[in-house]
Amino acid sequence: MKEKIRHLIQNTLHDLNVSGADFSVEHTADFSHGDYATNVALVSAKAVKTSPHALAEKIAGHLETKLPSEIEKVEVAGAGFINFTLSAAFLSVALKNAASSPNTFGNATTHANTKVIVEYTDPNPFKEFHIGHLMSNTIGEAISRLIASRGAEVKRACYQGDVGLHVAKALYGAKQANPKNASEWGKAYALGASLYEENESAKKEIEIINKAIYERNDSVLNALYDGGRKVSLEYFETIYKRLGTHFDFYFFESEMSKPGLTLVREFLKKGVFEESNGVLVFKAEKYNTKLHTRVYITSQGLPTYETKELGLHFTKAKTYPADQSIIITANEQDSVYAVGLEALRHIDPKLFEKTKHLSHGMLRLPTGKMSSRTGNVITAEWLIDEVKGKVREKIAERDFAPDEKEKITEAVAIAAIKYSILRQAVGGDIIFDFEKSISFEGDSGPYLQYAYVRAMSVLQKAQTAEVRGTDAESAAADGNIELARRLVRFPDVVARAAEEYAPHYLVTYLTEFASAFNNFYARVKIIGSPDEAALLALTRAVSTVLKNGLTLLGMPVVERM
RNA sequence: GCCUCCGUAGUUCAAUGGACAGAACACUGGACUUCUAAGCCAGUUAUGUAGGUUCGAUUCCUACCGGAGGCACCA
Repeated sequence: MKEKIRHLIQNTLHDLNVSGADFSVEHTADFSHGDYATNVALVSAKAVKTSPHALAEKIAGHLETKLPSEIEKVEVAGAGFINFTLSAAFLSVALKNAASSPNTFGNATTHANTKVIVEYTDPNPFKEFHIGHLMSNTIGEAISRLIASRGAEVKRACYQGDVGLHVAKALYGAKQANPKNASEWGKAYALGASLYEENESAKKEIEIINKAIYERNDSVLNALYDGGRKVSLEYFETIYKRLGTHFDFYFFESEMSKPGLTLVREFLKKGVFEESNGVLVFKAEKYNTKLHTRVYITSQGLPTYETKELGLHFTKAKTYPADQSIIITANEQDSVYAVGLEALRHIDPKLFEKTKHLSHGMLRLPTGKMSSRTGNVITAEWLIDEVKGKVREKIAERDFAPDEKEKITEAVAIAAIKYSILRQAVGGDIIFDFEKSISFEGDSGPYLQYAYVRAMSVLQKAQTAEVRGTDAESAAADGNIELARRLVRFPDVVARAAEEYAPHYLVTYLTEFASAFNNFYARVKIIGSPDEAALLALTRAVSTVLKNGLTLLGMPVVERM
């Protein structure tokens, strides 16, 4: 709808012979200003040498002569805004769509026939799956779903560091602690990491182990390594299942050395990389003064993270030739990616154009940075279970069967956690305070789930909840119902959230929408009302928006709670 | 030192260069006792400082103050 209005204005500008500056078409903040507003007169007035208000009147006058059926009226307001009010006919069609095509309302086909690969989470085997990974996973999953809702084919990828110094530290610790499960491996890592700092001989042995891992020439070590890797990976799968996520491709750091090294050597000859102080480097500052030099092959001849990442770009492209490759990491890696992508630009410009790095903020504890090295770490599993405990207290007196109770408890806990991550713009840090960060009231995941539960409760109680076209029409005709006007914005909001990789737009919208529904629910008795059929149609449409919205964000939906 | 990001109510977050800067938590008061009260209604409180650009700046530019991250062989 937003695009339709934009085109309408563009045509009008053309007819009036007004040069079109960059204008916006946006949802109004207040429904008394209609449904959409444009600032076109404000931005163009100067070029035409008239007052904004006069130009607005002129444009609006022209628009009125050829209004499509979706628009009820056009008005000039304020300093020169032109406001558009949607017609009951349009609202009725949209409500009918939402009520009768629950699985597709909000989707679009703007990106049909495009292939997208999204890399996120990237936990390291042998180490904990901590709340930072939880953050990356939550954001990555929401973005993946949003992109898929545009009609694109989305594949999810996870890149895991199964070699490197951190693994050597874990193995060194494991030799002493003999870990059996993922959590004990996490402790073995912490032990190895602290001995590496404190003890010279431990440090030396860890470095020997590190080399042996690359060469795989020690059968005892190999057995320990293979066992630990398997335990970690299986453990990660149990977490993905709980979070409602999955991966189509797993890439391992151990497999990226070879393709990475080949590329670096090839492009050393072509002058992209160069030798400096006994190491091979890429001097990114030669192309962009804000970037810096990074090492690709160490003095020992080992590939660094940067080299493996380069190998990863090409391995992904080979595995799944995507039109767009998105990588989601924490923002502490911003400069690494800026340099790495600059190198890619000189190696394969086409692949560079397709690749996009997005970063999210850090989850920090009120006490400072979370570190798995010192053991000052909160694991994802601990957090989920802790939150579940609180949900369990709330649900204790409810009369649900034990297994349904358990299912609801898990779903509410996951939604509460995911909401706390997705509610704010991607990129900012989250100061993680357990008591304050996870909420069940007000702006929260459970608030959204609860609104859906209420809608479902009404629909189930109603004798018939089948939606007829005439019901949607009468629901839309009730001018007092701001809820319907809010509801039809859903597709625009999803589109924007997907285009800008910004799930929080959808979160904000859903929260306001749920609030509008709760207000309606408290004010209007639906069942038994003279308008019952129309109100049920509206409620049905509301349930669609809440369900689809939650699902797009990767939050579980429950029918009762 | 250099580079990047960020400073909005007591707190945690929104706001596409636009129309009175929105929520929630907390605090105070209220309604119903009717489809689930994890709910609804009402109230108090905010753009770090100083300039600039603009018809209009929380948003763009400059400086300063404050915070976070990064800056050659960790990832």
